[in-house]
Amino acid sequence: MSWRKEQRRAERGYHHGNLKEALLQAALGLIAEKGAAGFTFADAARMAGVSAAAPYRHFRDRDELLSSIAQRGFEQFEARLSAAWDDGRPDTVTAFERVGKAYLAFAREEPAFYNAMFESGLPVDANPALMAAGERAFGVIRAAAERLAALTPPGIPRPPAMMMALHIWSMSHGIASLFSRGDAARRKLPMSPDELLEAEVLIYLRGLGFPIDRRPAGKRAEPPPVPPEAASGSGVPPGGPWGKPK
Amino acid sequence: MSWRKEQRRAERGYHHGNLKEALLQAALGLIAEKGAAGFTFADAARMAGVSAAAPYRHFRDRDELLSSIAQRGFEQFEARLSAAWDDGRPDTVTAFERVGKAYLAFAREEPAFYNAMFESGLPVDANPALMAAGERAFGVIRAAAERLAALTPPGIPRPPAMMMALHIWSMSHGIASLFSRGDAARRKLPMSPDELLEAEVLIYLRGLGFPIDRRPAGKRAEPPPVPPEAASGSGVPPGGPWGKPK
DNA sequence: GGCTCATGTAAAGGTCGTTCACATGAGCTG
DNA sequence: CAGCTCATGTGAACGACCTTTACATGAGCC
Repeated sequence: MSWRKEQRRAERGYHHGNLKEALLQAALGLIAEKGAAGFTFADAARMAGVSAAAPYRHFRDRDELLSSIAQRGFEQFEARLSAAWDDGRPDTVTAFERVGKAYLAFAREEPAFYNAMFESGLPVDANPALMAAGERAFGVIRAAAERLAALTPPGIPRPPAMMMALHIWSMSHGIASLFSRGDAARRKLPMSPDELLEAEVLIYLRGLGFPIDRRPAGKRAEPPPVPPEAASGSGVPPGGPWGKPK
Repeated sequence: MSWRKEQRRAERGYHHGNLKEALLQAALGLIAEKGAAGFTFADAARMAGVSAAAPYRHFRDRDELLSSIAQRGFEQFEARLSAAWDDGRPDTVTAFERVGKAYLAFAREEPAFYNAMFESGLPVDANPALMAAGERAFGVIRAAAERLAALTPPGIPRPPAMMMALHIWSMSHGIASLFSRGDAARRKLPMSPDELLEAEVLIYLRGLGFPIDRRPAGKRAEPPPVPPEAASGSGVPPGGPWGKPK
Protein backbone atom coordinates (compact mmCIF):
# COMPACT_ATOMS: atom_id res chain seq x y z
CA MET A 1 0.00 0.00 0.00
CA SER A 2 2.72 2.39 0.93
CA TRP A 3 5.13 1.35 -1.81
CA ARG A 4 2.31 1.76 -4.27
CA LYS A 5 1.77 5.33 -3.22
CA GLU A 6 5.51 5.88 -3.42
CA GLN A 7 5.54 4.48 -6.90
CA ARG A 8 2.74 6.72 -8.05
CA ARG A 9 4.39 9.67 -6.50
CA ALA A 10 7.58 8.76 -8.34
CA GLU A 11 5.60 8.72 -11.54
CA ARG A 12 3.93 12.00 -11.08
CA GLY A 13 5.97 13.80 -8.43
CA TYR A 14 4.73 15.38 -5.29
CA HIS A 15 2.20 17.43 -7.14
CA HIS A 16 -0.52 15.59 -8.93
CA GLY A 17 -0.77 18.05 -11.75
CA ASN A 18 -4.41 17.61 -12.56
CA LEU A 19 -6.05 16.61 -9.35
CA LYS A 20 -9.27 18.53 -9.83
CA GLU A 21 -10.04 16.75 -13.06
CA ALA A 22 -8.93 13.40 -11.66
CA LEU A 23 -11.27 13.84 -8.71
CA LEU A 24 -14.19 14.68 -10.95
CA GLN A 25 -13.57 11.61 -13.05
CA ALA A 26 -13.15 9.39 -10.01
CA ALA A 27 -16.34 10.74 -8.51
CA LEU A 28 -18.21 10.11 -11.74
CA GLY A 29 -17.17 6.49 -11.67
CA LEU A 30 -18.04 6.06 -8.03
CA ILE A 31 -21.45 7.69 -8.39
CA ALA A 32 -22.23 5.49 -11.37
CA GLU A 33 -21.40 2.47 -9.26
CA LYS A 34 -22.92 3.28 -5.93
CA GLY A 35 -25.11 6.33 -6.39
CA ALA A 36 -24.55 9.84 -5.16
CA ALA A 37 -25.43 8.81 -1.63
CA GLY A 38 -22.82 6.08 -1.55
CA PHE A 39 -20.10 8.17 -3.10
CA THR A 40 -17.33 9.15 -0.76
CA PHE A 41 -14.89 12.03 -0.79
CA ALA A 42 -12.23 9.81 0.71
CA ASP A 43 -12.74 7.18 -1.96
CA ALA A 44 -12.28 9.69 -4.73
CA ALA A 45 -9.05 10.87 -3.11
CA ARG A 46 -7.82 7.29 -2.81
CA MET A 47 -8.65 6.62 -6.41
CA ALA A 48 -6.65 9.66 -7.46
CA GLY A 49 -3.77 8.50 -5.30
CA VAL A 50 -3.70 11.44 -2.91
CA SER A 51 -4.39 11.91 0.77
CA ALA A 52 -7.89 12.49 2.09
CA ALA A 53 -7.20 16.16 2.70
CA ALA A 54 -5.97 16.98 -0.79
CA PRO A 55 -9.40 17.37 -2.37
CA TYR A 56 -10.07 20.31 -0.08
CA ARG A 57 -7.57 22.32 -2.10
CA HIS A 58 -9.97 22.10 -5.05
CA PHE A 59 -13.45 21.83 -3.56
CA ARG A 60 -14.81 23.53 -0.48
CA ASP A 61 -16.44 20.26 0.56
CA ARG A 62 -18.04 17.12 -0.75
CA ASP A 63 -21.16 18.98 -1.82
CA GLU A 64 -19.19 21.30 -4.04
CA LEU A 65 -17.72 18.38 -5.92
CA LEU A 66 -21.20 16.99 -6.35
CA SER A 67 -22.43 20.35 -7.58
CA SER A 68 -19.62 20.56 -10.10
CA ILE A 69 -20.61 17.21 -11.46
CA ALA A 70 -24.25 18.18 -11.62
CA GLN A 71 -23.28 21.35 -13.44
CA ARG A 72 -21.24 19.49 -16.02
CA GLY A 73 -24.12 17.08 -16.31
CA PHE A 74 -26.55 19.86 -17.15
CA GLU A 75 -24.15 21.19 -19.75
CA GLN A 76 -23.75 17.84 -21.46
CA PHE A 77 -27.48 17.28 -21.10
CA GLU A 78 -28.18 20.54 -22.87
CA ALA A 79 -25.73 19.64 -25.61
CA ARG A 80 -27.36 16.30 -26.24
CA LEU A 81 -30.88 17.67 -26.19
CA SER A 82 -29.81 20.43 -28.56
CA ALA A 83 -28.23 17.98 -30.94
CA ALA A 84 -31.36 15.82 -30.84
CA TRP A 85 -33.62 18.78 -31.47
CA ASP A 86 -31.43 19.87 -34.38
CA ASP A 87 -33.49 22.99 -34.73
CA GLY A 88 -36.57 21.01 -35.60
CA ARG A 89 -35.24 19.14 -38.63
CA PRO A 90 -36.50 17.38 -40.62
CA ASP A 91 -39.88 18.20 -39.15
CA THR A 92 -40.99 19.48 -35.79
CA VAL A 93 -42.76 16.38 -34.55
CA THR A 94 -39.95 14.00 -35.51
CA ALA A 95 -37.37 16.23 -33.90
CA PHE A 96 -39.54 16.54 -30.83
CA GLU A 97 -39.71 12.80 -30.41
CA ARG A 98 -35.98 12.60 -30.87
CA VAL A 99 -35.56 14.96 -27.93
CA GLY A 100 -37.59 12.63 -25.77
CA LYS A 101 -35.44 9.69 -26.77
CA ALA A 102 -32.30 11.72 -26.12
CA TYR A 103 -33.61 12.47 -22.64
CA LEU A 104 -33.96 8.80 -21.83
CA ALA A 105 -30.70 7.92 -23.53
CA PHE A 106 -28.88 10.43 -21.37
CA ALA A 107 -30.48 9.09 -18.21
CA ARG A 108 -29.49 5.58 -19.21
CA GLU A 109 -26.00 6.21 -20.53
CA GLU A 110 -24.90 8.79 -17.99
CA PRO A 111 -26.35 7.50 -14.76
CA ALA A 112 -23.77 9.34 -12.71
CA PHE A 113 -24.63 12.70 -14.20
CA TYR A 114 -28.34 12.05 -14.03
CA ASN A 115 -28.03 10.96 -10.45
CA ALA A 116 -26.08 14.05 -9.45
CA MET A 117 -28.47 16.29 -11.35
CA PHE A 118 -31.81 14.96 -10.20
CA GLU A 119 -31.44 12.44 -7.42
CA SER A 120 -28.64 13.60 -5.20
CA GLY A 121 -30.77 15.87 -3.07
CA LEU A 122 -28.53 18.85 -3.81
CA PRO A 123 -30.04 22.19 -2.85
CA VAL A 124 -30.27 23.33 -6.45
CA ASP A 125 -31.65 26.73 -5.71
CA ALA A 126 -28.76 27.50 -3.39
CA ASN A 127 -26.36 27.46 -6.31
CA PRO A 128 -27.12 30.07 -8.98
CA ALA A 129 -24.68 28.65 -11.53
CA LEU A 130 -26.17 25.21 -11.15
CA MET A 131 -29.69 26.51 -11.44
CA ALA A 132 -28.75 28.50 -14.54
CA ALA A 133 -27.26 25.43 -16.18
CA GLY A 134 -30.46 23.54 -15.42
CA GLU A 135 -32.52 26.33 -16.89
CA ARG A 136 -30.47 26.29 -20.07
CA ALA A 137 -31.06 22.58 -20.50
CA PHE A 138 -34.76 23.04 -19.89
CA GLY A 139 -34.61 25.88 -22.40
CA VAL A 140 -34.06 23.38 -25.19
CA ILE A 141 -37.27 21.58 -24.35
CA ARG A 142 -39.00 24.90 -24.00
CA ALA A 143 -37.84 26.12 -27.39
CA ALA A 144 -38.96 22.89 -28.99
CA ALA A 145 -42.34 23.19 -27.33
CA GLU A 146 -42.59 26.74 -28.61
CA ARG A 147 -42.11 25.62 -32.18
CA LEU A 148 -44.51 22.78 -31.71
CA ALA A 149 -47.15 25.04 -30.24
CA ALA A 150 -46.89 27.29 -33.27
CA LEU A 151 -47.91 24.35 -35.41
CA THR A 152 -51.25 23.86 -33.71
CA PRO A 153 -53.73 23.09 -36.47
CA PRO A 154 -56.11 25.92 -37.32
CA GLY A 155 -59.35 25.95 -35.39
CA ILE A 156 -57.80 24.46 -32.27
CA PRO A 157 -56.86 26.54 -29.24
CA ARG A 158 -53.12 26.90 -29.02
CA PRO A 159 -51.66 25.51 -25.79
CA PRO A 160 -49.15 27.57 -23.79
CA ALA A 161 -45.70 26.45 -24.84
CA MET A 162 -44.38 26.68 -21.31
CA MET A 163 -47.01 24.28 -20.11
CA MET A 164 -46.23 21.85 -22.90
CA ALA A 165 -42.56 21.98 -22.04
CA LEU A 166 -43.26 21.24 -18.40
CA HIS A 167 -45.50 18.37 -19.37
CA ILE A 168 -42.92 16.83 -21.65
CA TRP A 169 -40.24 17.26 -19.04
CA SER A 170 -42.34 15.62 -16.36
CA MET A 171 -43.17 12.68 -18.61
CA SER A 172 -39.54 12.15 -19.50
CA HIS A 173 -38.32 12.51 -15.96
CA GLY A 174 -41.09 10.31 -14.62
CA ILE A 175 -40.28 7.48 -16.98
CA ALA A 176 -36.54 7.89 -16.57
CA SER A 177 -36.65 7.82 -12.82
CA LEU A 178 -39.29 5.10 -12.48
CA PHE A 179 -38.41 2.67 -15.22
CA SER A 180 -35.22 3.52 -16.94
CA ARG A 181 -32.58 3.33 -14.25
CA GLY A 182 -31.18 1.13 -11.54
CA ASP A 183 -33.32 -1.49 -9.90
CA ALA A 184 -36.48 0.10 -11.20
CA ALA A 185 -35.40 -0.85 -14.70
CA ARG A 186 -35.83 -4.49 -13.74
CA ARG A 187 -39.56 -4.08 -13.28
CA LYS A 188 -41.41 -6.14 -15.83
CA LEU A 189 -42.93 -3.79 -18.34
CA PRO A 190 -45.10 -4.49 -21.35
CA MET A 191 -42.79 -2.25 -23.40
CA SER A 192 -39.42 -0.56 -23.22
CA PRO A 193 -39.10 2.81 -21.51
CA ASP A 194 -38.39 4.36 -24.89
CA GLU A 195 -41.53 2.98 -26.41
CA LEU A 196 -43.46 3.93 -23.32
CA LEU A 197 -42.32 7.54 -23.57
CA GLU A 198 -42.86 7.72 -27.29
CA ALA A 199 -46.41 6.48 -26.96
CA GLU A 200 -47.06 8.85 -24.09
CA VAL A 201 -45.83 11.86 -26.01
CA LEU A 202 -47.73 10.92 -29.13
CA ILE A 203 -50.97 10.46 -27.24
CA TYR A 204 -50.37 13.75 -25.50
CA LEU A 205 -49.71 15.59 -28.75
CA ARG A 206 -52.77 14.07 -30.29
CA GLY A 207 -54.71 15.30 -27.30
CA LEU A 208 -53.51 18.78 -28.17
CA GLY A 209 -54.97 18.43 -31.62
CA PHE A 210 -51.91 17.46 -33.60
CA PRO A 211 -52.80 15.10 -36.39
CA ILE A 212 -50.34 12.47 -35.27
CA ASP A 213 -49.85 9.40 -37.35
CA ARG A 214 -47.34 6.59 -37.31
CA ARG A 215 -46.04 6.94 -40.81
CA PRO A 216 -42.28 6.82 -41.00
CA ALA A 217 -40.89 10.25 -40.31
CA GLY A 218 -39.89 12.33 -43.30
CA LYS A 219 -43.18 12.08 -45.11
CA ARG A 220 -45.11 14.15 -42.66
CA ALA A 221 -46.97 17.20 -43.75
CA GLU A 222 -45.79 20.30 -41.96
CA PRO A 223 -48.22 23.14 -42.32
CA PRO A 224 -46.86 26.67 -41.93
CA PRO A 225 -47.03 28.13 -38.44
CA VAL A 226 -50.33 29.74 -37.59
CA PRO A 227 -50.37 33.24 -36.16
CA PRO A 228 -51.81 33.26 -32.65
CA GLU A 229 -54.92 35.30 -33.51
CA ALA A 230 -56.15 32.61 -35.84
CA ALA A 231 -55.85 29.93 -33.20
CA SER A 232 -59.13 30.63 -31.39
CA GLY A 233 -62.64 30.90 -32.72
CA SER A 234 -64.47 29.01 -35.45
CA GLY A 235 -67.07 27.12 -33.45
CA VAL A 236 -64.61 25.08 -31.42
CA PRO A 237 -65.28 24.96 -27.67
CA PRO A 238 -63.09 27.68 -26.14
CA GLY A 239 -60.25 26.81 -23.84
CA GLY A 240 -58.43 23.55 -23.71
CA PRO A 241 -57.87 21.44 -20.60
CA TRP A 242 -55.40 24.09 -19.49
CA GLY A 243 -58.18 26.60 -18.99
CA LYS A 244 -58.51 30.02 -20.51
CA PRO A 245 -55.68 32.49 -20.26
CA LYS A 246 -56.44 34.90 -17.44
CA MET B 1 -27.72 16.24 28.72
CA SER B 2 -27.03 13.41 31.12
CA TRP B 3 -29.58 14.51 33.65
CA ARG B 4 -32.14 14.69 30.89
CA LYS B 5 -31.56 11.10 29.99
CA GLU B 6 -31.77 10.18 33.65
CA GLN B 7 -35.04 11.97 33.93
CA ARG B 8 -36.49 10.21 30.94
CA ARG B 9 -35.30 6.94 32.26
CA ALA B 10 -36.98 7.68 35.56
CA GLU B 11 -40.19 8.35 33.68
CA ARG B 12 -40.12 5.25 31.61
CA GLY B 13 -37.75 2.91 33.41
CA TYR B 14 -34.84 1.04 31.95
CA HIS B 15 -36.96 -0.36 29.19
CA HIS B 16 -38.45 2.01 26.72
CA GLY B 17 -41.60 0.03 26.19
CA ASN B 18 -42.30 1.05 22.63
CA LEU B 19 -38.93 1.78 21.11
CA LYS B 20 -39.64 0.36 17.69
CA GLU B 21 -42.55 2.67 17.14
CA ALA B 22 -40.70 5.61 18.66
CA LEU B 23 -37.80 5.04 16.28
CA LEU B 24 -40.10 4.92 13.29
CA GLN B 25 -41.73 8.17 14.30
CA ALA B 26 -38.41 9.84 14.99
CA ALA B 27 -37.06 8.71 11.64
CA LEU B 28 -40.13 10.02 9.87
CA GLY B 29 -39.56 13.43 11.38
CA LEU B 30 -35.88 13.44 10.56
CA ILE B 31 -36.42 12.33 6.97
CA ALA B 32 -39.04 15.01 6.49
CA GLU B 33 -36.50 17.57 7.68
CA LYS B 34 -33.32 16.46 6.06
CA GLY B 35 -34.17 13.81 3.52
CA ALA B 36 -33.49 10.11 3.63
CA ALA B 37 -29.82 10.71 2.89
CA GLY B 38 -29.39 13.06 5.83
CA PHE B 39 -31.27 10.90 8.25
CA THR B 40 -29.14 9.25 10.88
CA PHE B 41 -29.63 6.13 12.92
CA ALA B 42 -27.88 7.75 15.85
CA ASP B 43 -30.14 10.79 15.67
CA ALA B 44 -33.23 8.65 15.79
CA ALA B 45 -31.88 6.86 18.84
CA ARG B 46 -31.07 10.17 20.52
CA MET B 47 -34.53 11.46 19.78
CA ALA B 48 -36.05 8.38 21.37
CA GLY B 49 -33.80 8.84 24.40
CA VAL B 50 -31.87 5.61 24.08
CA SER B 51 -28.28 4.70 23.33
CA ALA B 52 -26.98 4.38 19.80
CA ALA B 53 -26.91 0.61 20.03
CA ALA B 54 -30.50 0.16 21.14
CA PRO B 55 -32.08 0.42 17.67
CA TYR B 56 -30.23 -2.73 16.65
CA ARG B 57 -32.57 -4.71 18.88
CA HIS B 58 -35.41 -3.75 16.53
CA PHE B 59 -33.84 -3.28 13.12
CA ARG B 60 -31.03 -5.25 11.54
CA ASP B 61 -29.49 -2.00 10.32
CA ARG B 62 -30.29 1.47 9.13
CA ASP B 63 -31.60 0.21 5.82
CA GLU B 64 -34.15 -1.99 7.47
CA LEU B 65 -35.60 0.98 9.31
CA LEU B 66 -35.78 2.85 6.02
CA SER B 67 -37.46 -0.10 4.37
CA SER B 68 -40.02 -0.31 7.13
CA ILE B 69 -40.87 3.31 6.58
CA ALA B 70 -41.09 2.85 2.83
CA GLN B 71 -43.36 -0.12 3.39
CA ARG B 72 -45.70 1.82 5.65
CA GLY B 73 -45.59 4.59 3.11
CA PHE B 74 -46.75 2.33 0.32
CA GLU B 75 -49.57 1.07 2.51
CA GLN B 76 -50.79 4.56 3.35
CA PHE B 77 -50.28 5.54 -0.27
CA GLU B 78 -52.48 2.70 -1.42
CA ALA B 79 -55.11 3.62 1.14
CA ARG B 80 -55.22 7.22 -0.04
CA LEU B 81 -55.30 6.34 -3.71
CA SER B 82 -58.03 3.82 -3.05
CA ALA B 83 -60.09 6.35 -1.15
CA ALA B 84 -59.63 8.86 -3.95
CA TRP B 85 -60.62 6.36 -6.59
CA ASP B 86 -63.69 5.40 -4.60
CA ASP B 87 -64.40 2.66 -7.07
CA GLY B 88 -64.96 5.14 -9.85
CA ARG B 89 -67.71 7.21 -8.29
CA PRO B 90 -69.41 9.41 -9.33
CA ASP B 91 -67.99 8.86 -12.77
CA THR B 92 -64.82 7.28 -14.01
CA VAL B 93 -63.10 10.39 -15.32
CA THR B 94 -63.81 12.47 -12.24
CA ALA B 95 -62.56 9.71 -9.97
CA PHE B 96 -59.52 9.28 -12.15
CA GLU B 97 -58.58 12.90 -11.80
CA ARG B 98 -59.11 12.65 -8.08
CA VAL B 99 -56.53 9.86 -7.98
CA GLY B 100 -54.01 12.12 -9.65
CA LYS B 101 -54.64 14.85 -7.12
CA ALA B 102 -54.35 12.35 -4.30
CA TYR B 103 -50.99 11.30 -5.67
CA LEU B 104 -49.67 14.83 -5.53
CA ALA B 105 -51.30 15.48 -2.17
CA PHE B 106 -49.53 12.48 -0.72
CA ALA B 107 -46.19 13.56 -2.12
CA ARG B 108 -46.71 17.02 -0.66
CA GLU B 109 -48.17 16.11 2.70
CA GLU B 110 -46.03 13.08 3.44
CA PRO B 111 -42.62 14.07 2.17
CA ALA B 112 -40.90 11.64 4.49
CA PHE B 113 -42.84 8.68 3.20
CA TYR B 114 -42.52 9.77 -0.39
CA ASN B 115 -38.81 10.26 0.05
CA ALA B 116 -38.31 6.83 1.58
CA MET B 117 -40.48 5.22 -1.10
CA PHE B 118 -39.08 6.80 -4.22
CA GLU B 119 -35.96 8.80 -3.51
CA SER B 120 -34.00 6.96 -0.89
CA GLY B 121 -32.19 4.70 -3.31
CA LEU B 122 -33.38 1.61 -1.46
CA PRO B 123 -32.88 -1.62 -3.39
CA VAL B 124 -36.60 -2.17 -3.78
CA ASP B 125 -36.31 -5.42 -5.63
CA ALA B 126 -34.20 -6.90 -2.84
CA ASN B 127 -37.14 -6.74 -0.46
CA PRO B 128 -40.14 -8.82 -1.56
CA ALA B 129 -42.50 -7.39 1.03
CA LEU B 130 -41.60 -3.87 -0.01
CA MET B 131 -42.00 -4.63 -3.67
CA ALA B 132 -45.36 -6.27 -3.01
CA ALA B 133 -46.57 -3.20 -1.13
CA GLY B 134 -45.49 -1.03 -4.04
CA GLU B 135 -47.29 -3.28 -6.47
CA ARG B 136 -50.46 -3.06 -4.44
CA ALA B 137 -50.35 0.72 -4.54
CA PHE B 138 -49.73 0.70 -8.26
CA GLY B 139 -52.60 -1.75 -8.52
CA VAL B 140 -55.02 1.01 -7.64
CA ILE B 141 -53.86 3.10 -10.59
CA ARG B 142 -53.93 0.03 -12.74
CA ALA B 143 -57.48 -0.84 -11.77
CA ALA B 144 -58.59 2.69 -12.45
CA ALA B 145 -56.91 2.64 -15.84
CA GLU B 146 -58.65 -0.62 -16.58
CA ARG B 147 -62.04 0.91 -15.98
CA LEU B 148 -61.12 3.95 -17.96
CA ALA B 149 -59.92 1.88 -20.87
CA ALA B 150 -63.22 0.06 -20.93
CA LEU B 151 -64.92 3.38 -21.57
CA THR B 152 -63.09 4.06 -24.81
CA PRO B 153 -65.63 5.52 -27.19
CA PRO B 154 -66.79 3.18 -29.92
CA GLY B 155 -64.81 3.30 -33.12
CA ILE B 156 -61.55 4.11 -31.36
CA PRO B 157 -58.90 1.50 -30.67
CA ARG B 158 -58.80 0.67 -27.01
CA PRO B 159 -55.47 1.39 -25.36
CA PRO B 160 -53.83 -1.24 -23.16
CA ALA B 161 -54.81 -0.46 -19.59
CA MET B 162 -51.37 -1.36 -18.31
CA MET B 163 -49.79 1.19 -20.58
CA MET B 164 -52.23 3.86 -19.50
CA ALA B 165 -51.50 3.10 -15.88
CA LEU B 166 -47.76 3.41 -16.44
CA HIS B 167 -48.28 6.67 -18.27
CA ILE B 168 -50.37 8.14 -15.53
CA TRP B 169 -47.92 7.00 -12.91
CA SER B 170 -44.99 8.52 -14.73
CA MET B 171 -46.78 11.83 -15.17
CA SER B 172 -47.69 11.97 -11.51
CA HIS B 173 -44.27 10.96 -10.33
CA GLY B 174 -42.56 13.31 -12.74
CA ILE B 175 -44.54 16.31 -11.57
CA ALA B 176 -44.29 15.33 -7.93
CA SER B 177 -40.56 14.89 -8.00
CA LEU B 178 -39.79 17.87 -10.23
CA PHE B 179 -42.19 20.52 -9.03
CA SER B 180 -44.10 19.47 -6.00
CA ARG B 181 -41.48 18.90 -3.34
CA GLY B 182 -38.55 20.45 -1.59
CA ASP B 183 -36.52 23.08 -3.32
CA ALA B 184 -37.95 22.19 -6.69
CA ALA B 185 -41.28 23.47 -5.52
CA ARG B 186 -39.82 26.96 -5.42
CA ARG B 187 -39.32 27.02 -9.18
CA LYS B 188 -41.52 29.63 -10.73
CA LEU B 189 -44.29 27.91 -12.60
CA PRO B 190 -47.11 29.32 -14.68
CA MET B 191 -49.51 27.11 -12.75
CA SER B 192 -49.65 24.95 -9.64
CA PRO B 193 -48.43 21.37 -9.78
CA ASP B 194 -52.00 20.20 -9.31
CA GLU B 195 -53.24 22.21 -12.26
CA LEU B 196 -50.25 21.10 -14.27
CA LEU B 197 -51.02 17.45 -13.65
CA GLU B 198 -54.72 17.86 -14.23
CA ALA B 199 -54.13 19.51 -17.59
CA GLU B 200 -51.59 16.88 -18.54
CA VAL B 201 -53.92 14.02 -17.74
CA LEU B 202 -56.84 15.64 -19.51
CA ILE B 203 -54.82 16.27 -22.65
CA TYR B 204 -53.57 12.71 -22.50
CA LEU B 205 -57.06 11.26 -22.12
CA ARG B 206 -58.29 13.39 -24.96
CA GLY B 207 -55.45 12.02 -27.03
CA LEU B 208 -56.81 8.57 -26.33
CA GLY B 209 -60.14 9.59 -27.74
CA PHE B 210 -62.05 10.41 -24.58
CA PRO B 211 -64.49 13.24 -25.15
CA ILE B 212 -63.07 15.31 -22.33
CA ASP B 213 -64.69 18.57 -21.44
CA ARG B 214 -64.31 20.98 -18.58
CA ARG B 215 -67.87 21.00 -17.36
CA PRO B 216 -68.15 20.65 -13.62
CA ALA B 217 -67.92 17.01 -12.71
CA GLY B 218 -71.17 15.25 -11.95
CA LYS B 219 -72.92 16.15 -15.17
CA ARG B 220 -70.77 14.00 -17.37
CA ALA B 221 -72.24 11.41 -19.61
CA GLU B 222 -70.91 7.97 -18.89
CA PRO B 223 -71.60 5.53 -21.69
CA PRO B 224 -71.71 1.85 -20.82
CA PRO B 225 -68.43 -0.02 -21.19
CA VAL B 226 -67.73 -1.27 -24.67
CA PRO B 227 -66.75 -4.92 -25.12
CA PRO B 228 -63.21 -5.21 -26.52
CA GLU B 229 -64.21 -6.72 -29.87
CA ALA B 230 -66.19 -3.62 -30.78
CA ALA B 231 -63.26 -1.34 -30.10
CA SER B 232 -61.42 -1.91 -33.36
CA GLY B 233 -62.65 -1.53 -36.90
CA SER B 234 -65.02 0.96 -38.49
CA GLY B 235 -62.75 2.80 -40.83
CA VAL B 236 -60.51 4.26 -38.17
CA PRO B 237 -56.77 3.90 -38.76
CA PRO B 238 -55.72 0.74 -36.92
CA GLY B 239 -53.44 0.93 -33.93
CA GLY B 240 -52.90 3.96 -31.76
CA PRO B 241 -49.55 5.51 -30.93
CA TRP B 242 -48.90 2.41 -28.84
CA GLY B 243 -48.71 0.21 -31.92
CA LYS B 244 -50.62 -2.95 -32.61
CA PRO B 245 -50.72 -5.75 -30.07
CA LYS B 246 -48.27 -8.43 -31.11
C1' DG C 1 19.94 30.83 -6.01
C1' DG C 2 16.28 32.18 -3.31
C1' DC C 3 11.24 33.52 -2.57
C1' DT C 4 6.53 32.65 -2.67
C1' DC C 5 2.44 30.45 -3.03
C1' DA C 6 -0.32 26.76 -4.79
C1' DT C 7 -0.67 22.18 -3.73
C1' DG C 8 0.12 18.20 -1.12
C1' DT C 9 0.65 15.46 3.73
C1' DA C 10 -0.03 13.92 8.49
C1' DA C 11 -2.48 14.20 12.51
C1' DA C 12 -6.40 15.01 15.07
C1' DG C 13 -11.40 15.84 16.41
C1' DG C 14 -16.09 14.85 15.63
C1' DT C 15 -19.90 11.90 13.80
C1' DC C 16 -21.73 7.51 12.13
C1' DG C 17 -22.75 2.61 11.64
C1' DT C 18 -22.06 -1.55 13.73
C1' DT C 19 -20.63 -5.18 17.03
C1' DC C 20 -19.79 -7.22 21.46
C1' DA C 21 -19.79 -8.18 26.24
C1' DC C 22 -22.45 -7.03 29.89
C1' DA C 23 -26.55 -5.06 32.72
C1' DT C 24 -31.38 -4.78 33.73
C1' DG C 25 -35.82 -6.02 34.73
C1' DA C 26 -40.54 -8.05 33.02
C1' DG C 27 -42.80 -12.10 33.22
C1' DC C 28 -43.09 -16.89 33.95
C1' DT C 29 -42.45 -21.14 37.01
C1' DG C 30 -42.60 -23.38 41.06
C1' DC D 1 -42.30 -14.71 46.88
C1' DA D 2 -37.54 -16.59 45.01
C1' DG D 3 -35.30 -17.55 41.12
C1' DC D 4 -34.73 -18.15 36.19
C1' DT D 5 -34.75 -16.64 31.48
C1' DC D 6 -34.75 -13.83 27.72
C1' DA D 7 -35.91 -9.64 25.44
C1' DT D 8 -34.25 -5.19 25.66
C1' DG D 9 -31.04 -1.54 26.73
C1' DT D 10 -25.95 0.22 27.89
C1' DG D 11 -21.06 1.40 27.21
C1' DA D 12 -17.01 0.74 25.01
C1' DA D 13 -14.68 -0.05 21.00
C1' DC D 14 -13.51 -0.37 15.80
C1' DG D 15 -13.17 1.40 11.37
C1' DA D 16 -14.77 4.71 7.94
C1' DC D 17 -15.88 9.21 6.81
C1' DC D 18 -15.72 14.58 6.73
C1' DT D 19 -13.28 18.36 7.87
C1' DT D 20 -9.67 21.47 9.94
C1' DT D 21 -5.00 22.68 11.16
C1' DA D 22 -0.15 22.94 11.09
C1' DC D 23 3.51 21.70 8.35
C1' DA D 24 6.12 20.08 3.90
C1' DT D 25 7.19 20.32 -0.95
C1' DG D 26 8.35 22.01 -5.20
C1' DA D 27 7.05 24.80 -9.63
C1' DG D 28 7.48 29.18 -11.40
C1' DC D 29 9.40 33.60 -11.18
C1' DC D 30 12.74 37.42 -9.82
